[in-house]
Amino acid sequence: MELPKVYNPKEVEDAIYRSWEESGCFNPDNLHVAKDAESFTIAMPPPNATGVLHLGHAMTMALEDAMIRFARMRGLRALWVPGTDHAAIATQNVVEKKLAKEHITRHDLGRKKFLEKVAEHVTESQHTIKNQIRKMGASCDWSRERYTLDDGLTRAVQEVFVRMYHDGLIYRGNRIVNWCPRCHSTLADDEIAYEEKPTTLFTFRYNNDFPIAISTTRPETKLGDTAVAVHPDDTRYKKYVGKIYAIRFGDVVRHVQVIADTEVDMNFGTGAVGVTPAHSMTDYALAERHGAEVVKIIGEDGVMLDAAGADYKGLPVGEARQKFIAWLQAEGLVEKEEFIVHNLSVCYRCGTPVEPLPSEQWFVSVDKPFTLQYGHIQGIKKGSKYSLKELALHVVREGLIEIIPGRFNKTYFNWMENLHDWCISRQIWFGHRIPVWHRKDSAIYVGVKQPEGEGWIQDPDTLDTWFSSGLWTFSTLGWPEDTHDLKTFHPTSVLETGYDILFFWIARMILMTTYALNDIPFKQVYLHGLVRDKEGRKMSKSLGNGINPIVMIERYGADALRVSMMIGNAAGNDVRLYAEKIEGYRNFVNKLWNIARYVLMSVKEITVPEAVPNPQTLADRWILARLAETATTVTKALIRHDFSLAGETLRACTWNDFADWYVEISKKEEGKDAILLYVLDMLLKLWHPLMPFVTEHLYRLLHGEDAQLIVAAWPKHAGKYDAKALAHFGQFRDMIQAVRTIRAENHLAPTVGIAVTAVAPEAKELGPYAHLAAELLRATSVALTDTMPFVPHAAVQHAGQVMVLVPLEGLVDIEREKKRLEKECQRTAKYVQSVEQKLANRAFIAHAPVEVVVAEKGKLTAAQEKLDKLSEQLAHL
RNA sequence: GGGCGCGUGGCUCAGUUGGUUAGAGCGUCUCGUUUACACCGAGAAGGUCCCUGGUUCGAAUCCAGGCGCGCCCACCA
Repeated sequence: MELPKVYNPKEVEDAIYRSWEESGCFNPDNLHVAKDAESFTIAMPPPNATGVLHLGHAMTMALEDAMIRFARMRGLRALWVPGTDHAAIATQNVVEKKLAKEHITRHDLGRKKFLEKVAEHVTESQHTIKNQIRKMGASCDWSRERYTLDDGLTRAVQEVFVRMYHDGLIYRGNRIVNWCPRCHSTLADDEIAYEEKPTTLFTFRYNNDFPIAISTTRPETKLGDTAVAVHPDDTRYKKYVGKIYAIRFGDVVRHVQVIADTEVDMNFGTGAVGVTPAHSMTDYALAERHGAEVVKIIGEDGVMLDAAGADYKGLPVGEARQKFIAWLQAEGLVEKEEFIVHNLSVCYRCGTPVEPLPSEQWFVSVDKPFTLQYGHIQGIKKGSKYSLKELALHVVREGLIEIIPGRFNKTYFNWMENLHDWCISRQIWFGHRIPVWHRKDSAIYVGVKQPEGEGWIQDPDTLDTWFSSGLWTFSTLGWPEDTHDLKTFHPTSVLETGYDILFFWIARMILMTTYALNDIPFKQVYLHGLVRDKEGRKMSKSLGNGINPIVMIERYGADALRVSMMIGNAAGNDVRLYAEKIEGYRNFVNKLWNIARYVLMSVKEITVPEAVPNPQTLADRWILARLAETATTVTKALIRHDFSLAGETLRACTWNDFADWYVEISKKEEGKDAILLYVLDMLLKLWHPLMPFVTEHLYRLLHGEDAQLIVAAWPKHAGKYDAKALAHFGQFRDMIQAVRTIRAENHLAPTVGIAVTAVAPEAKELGPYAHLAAELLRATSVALTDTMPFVPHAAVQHAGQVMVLVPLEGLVDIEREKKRLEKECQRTAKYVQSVEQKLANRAFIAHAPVEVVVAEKGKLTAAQEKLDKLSEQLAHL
């Protein structure tokens, strides 16, 4: 068979993916699985419909595809549901930006037209991300692909909303919310990001009669102050507590009362807080406790309202601030101006400073108990009452959901325990419209369909995007219908994603699923880390250090990219990725290619044995034993989602054992066709979940065009475990390596003939392979013995339990060799001594387990023997 | 302020419940054109496992404290 020297992934990957997709094997309904086969389900974290594949996605795809392929090969009913997320605010922003270039705002178009534009944009770009997912080799079931905004999912969203409303879990409230003046919408608590910004802290009095000075970084909000809070124990201000002062700001008069609250820090600033109930979360809480008035002075577009007074109304907050400061200064009210670094809250989507303000919004209550209709959660009875928070804590605390790595449990509990009611209404147009209708008489109707009768107007707001993605594991399977898929594939097996969306998404899914189904959404959560650059920095557009996965696939192939993200790091840890790393795995892929190339070219007939072939020689028994060991380790590792260990184990077996030793020996020993083919075939299977493309390609070269590795059975009994073969071959290998060391250290060209004497415990077993050793070493002779011989003027080298002697009279520097040997003797003697000491320690003998003591004794004997041999040889030199 | 993680050869990282003379890949050095592969082969060098103390027969591994780095949450008016 003629094959190119270098594997070119670009030439084969797309065709292979197409063949998989066309075969229908991504759909579990088409798999030949046992009737009672367990299901293995993953709901793919839906990328933004308008996004492009970045390394975070690539990581997700690599890991989840490995899980799914492994499950599929093991005969499970493997389903991976793909889809995309409408990503409400993010997508609306993109389209608005696009329109802005044509100087159009969404208001110019109107809601309907604008949404059509968004839909167009989504349809166009969905294509991109879906094809990029294919490039990664993701074997997800495209026939079940969903979009958070499609009809089925919209139905699920409405259903959950309506049920929650009737259970009293969704309510409308006028509360202070995080408002993004640019997005023109509320934001959930966790949609706020913080940025360190230098700013000026002003200390001033409202007027010259007011006895207390206050500090602020946002002077303009002080126009809305209705109280000043001090600590109850603060002797400076005690006398003022309870008093009310009338403060005049231009044409408005504010009544400011002095209140005492333990939340106030006496040591910060003046120890007094100007309370702005309408525009600060903490102030709002203070005002609520003490009954202070809430005066909203900043509007939704970041402009001062009438309540701010004639001097300020209509001004953007920035200008109002300048004007107010100027006024304070003119009045001589400013006592201090200092520069401080301040944590500014900004919108996580657009970076605009967040403006807290009071607003009428929809909330999900996380603390209100509701009655469970089903009893699917272990330990929770049907008909009992629990709050969302209690359920979400229960399922993780009781281990019904296992989070990997476990340390994230704590993070989860900490967040969940402190969770406040969730503001779910958004004032943007793109998203799921809230299923609520209002009438002029302020009647409210909550339902999936518009109510009968005149005058009903649907609530203009849409839902937080996480409301719909919170339903993802079951809405994609057909809920609220009681579908076959839902029964077969839910709860899902593993939810795999980056730890950065533990709160955003995972916690929401747990909340929503325990509510809607009274069940868990998934049994395990596997969290991967962030992908960083070579220096450990986050990849970002501004730093320009981002790596485009598609470019990497073009350059090195999808297999190399996948493996470079999975090997060499543990779950939950950030991973550094850079071209050289991927290149290293590209080299490995090429190595595998060339191993196969050699096997295919050298074998008489390409027929892969179905059963383990009969071994003829020590090398045969050894490689089959190594294969058996490897298969066991890899299987166990993959069950634990330890892809790193699986990959490293396979790499060692493939490269260091199979290629470096067995394939080399096959050039010297006859009759290895069956085993070469067998081992190669098994390795392809074991590698397949991690490197699907090259393995599938090679598998077809072995088994014919129509073969499909993707649905091949996972190796259960690969090779025969044979401890003796492993031990004997180990000595054989040590012997060879020891001689090679002598050759290299003495700069002996391969053409220089040498006579080798090897002392090995298993010399008898190795005897028949002396000839093979001689060939591998290009030695004139190899003599094996288990007793110390006398070899004059020999270089000595030890490896494991084997000692090798090569007489090099005239070739080797005897004095140098002597010194080296002396050093080696000393080192060994020191070691012998340390083990002796350990064994002489009564406490050690008494406390250590028997196996450990036995092992130590074994080490001592071996080291002593080595020392004896070395000293003897040294004497002969 | 609360929580989490990390600190192992030049670099990137493994190291399961404490017991190996501490591992891998890359890089470095030496040698190599033996008909799979130079995206290769053979060999070598290179480590006070951050520091201090403790528990233990025994600690890279467990505990306490310290130093350095990173992340998350809350947030100062």
